[in-house]
Amino acid sequence: MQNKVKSASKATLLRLPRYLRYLKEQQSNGVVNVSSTMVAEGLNLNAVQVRKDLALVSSVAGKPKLGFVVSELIEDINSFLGYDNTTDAVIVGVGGLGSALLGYGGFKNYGLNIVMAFDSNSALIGKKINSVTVYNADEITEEVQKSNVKIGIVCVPKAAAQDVAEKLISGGVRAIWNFAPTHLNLPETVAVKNEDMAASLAILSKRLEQIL
Amino acid sequence: MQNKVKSASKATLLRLPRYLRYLKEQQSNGVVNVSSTMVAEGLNLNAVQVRKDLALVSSVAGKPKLGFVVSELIEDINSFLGYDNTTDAVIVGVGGLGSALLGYGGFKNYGLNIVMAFDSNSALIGKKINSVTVYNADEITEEVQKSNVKIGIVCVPKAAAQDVAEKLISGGVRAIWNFAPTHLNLPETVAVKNEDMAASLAILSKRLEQIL
DNA sequence: TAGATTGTTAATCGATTAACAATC
DNA sequence: TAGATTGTTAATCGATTAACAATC
Repeated sequence: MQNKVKSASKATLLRLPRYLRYLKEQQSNGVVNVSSTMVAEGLNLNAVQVRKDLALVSSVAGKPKLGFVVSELIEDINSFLGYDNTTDAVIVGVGGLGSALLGYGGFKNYGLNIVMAFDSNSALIGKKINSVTVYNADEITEEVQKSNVKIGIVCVPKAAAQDVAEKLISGGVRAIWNFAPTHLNLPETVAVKNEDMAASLAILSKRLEQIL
Repeated sequence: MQNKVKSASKATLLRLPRYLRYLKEQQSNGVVNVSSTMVAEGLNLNAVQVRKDLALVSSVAGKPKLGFVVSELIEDINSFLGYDNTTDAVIVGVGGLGSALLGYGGFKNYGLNIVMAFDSNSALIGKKINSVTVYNADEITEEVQKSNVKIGIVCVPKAAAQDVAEKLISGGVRAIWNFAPTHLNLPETVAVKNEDMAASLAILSKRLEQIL
């Protein structure tokens, strides 16, 4: 009975942000209580699945007949996902996608705070984008080390991605969010999430094929 | 035995683009044959899994002792994923993310050809971004209908996403790639792929938590 | 021929769903 | 009390992995 820290499956982790959005929507409509049935119907999921997911993250048991308190649930999911305490991150590559991510203010809501940017283009170095300063990509390792940042977002072209990731890791980064269209080969001790647009598109176009 | 059309699981569909990248890399190194063992090792997957996936898409059976012919396999995956014949798409919302996607030339490699853009910002309407003209968002339905496009990419703010998606569908779009941070409520007859950054980030930060 | 590698059948694993007793 | 809703135990489903005979 050591392991009191509940661990969510990847599938559950993918659903939690959806619950959060749904609950916030309900809250803004003045709804105070929700049942797992309601959530399941609202999101087209199975009610038992929802109940299991919520049981995992909820600090308070749901009450028969009443269900869960929306505000409590929101707080619990926020805390479970770590959205309530911000983590600093750096971004490497301030081209189209990189600057779009920098410009997107919404990451704050997910507990992500981008504190620094890097690029190899000298025209960009020293500039500020959305009040984040762009540093020279040569300085990744030392700057990351100085600021003790643990998350790196990679938005460089394919060819540079592996190198950039390694520099980030040398500086102490332990989690990499990779938007470059390539899979990175990194030590097991580093968490990597590949944002694979090709794979996404593959799924979409297969579904389209089935439909047409 | 009706169903000769092989259908890949979602998990397989996610792996296929990775095989493709790996194979192209091998090809550029002059490698002519690959075994499923090689691929599995290169991508950190199970060899049987790779063999099953490849069997699904390959037009030619692998040969014992030899394995598969790299060039054939590349062609087969390309064709299976529909990367070899381009599909037209429109993009709605040419803000940070939208214009980044427009600026990214790489979609051509995945058979996606963005032919038209829409925005509600009058300062953008009529302009060209990466040689794609921006139209008034009011004209989505009619323009989409005229051009007979089947894929719509949604890059508008959360609040506008549902409305935009419905307009696209009215115009005949059958697949929606949604980058807005909200889940869309759409008819079953439309394929939707949500690019849920919040969910991605959730997975990454949970893994980071486990590591630290 | 010998052995690497294939494709397939069976076992395992994990996640989803169904059934149901407990309870506010 | 009656019934909606909970949490849990058992059954189902699908995907991954292991075992192995077939073969170039």
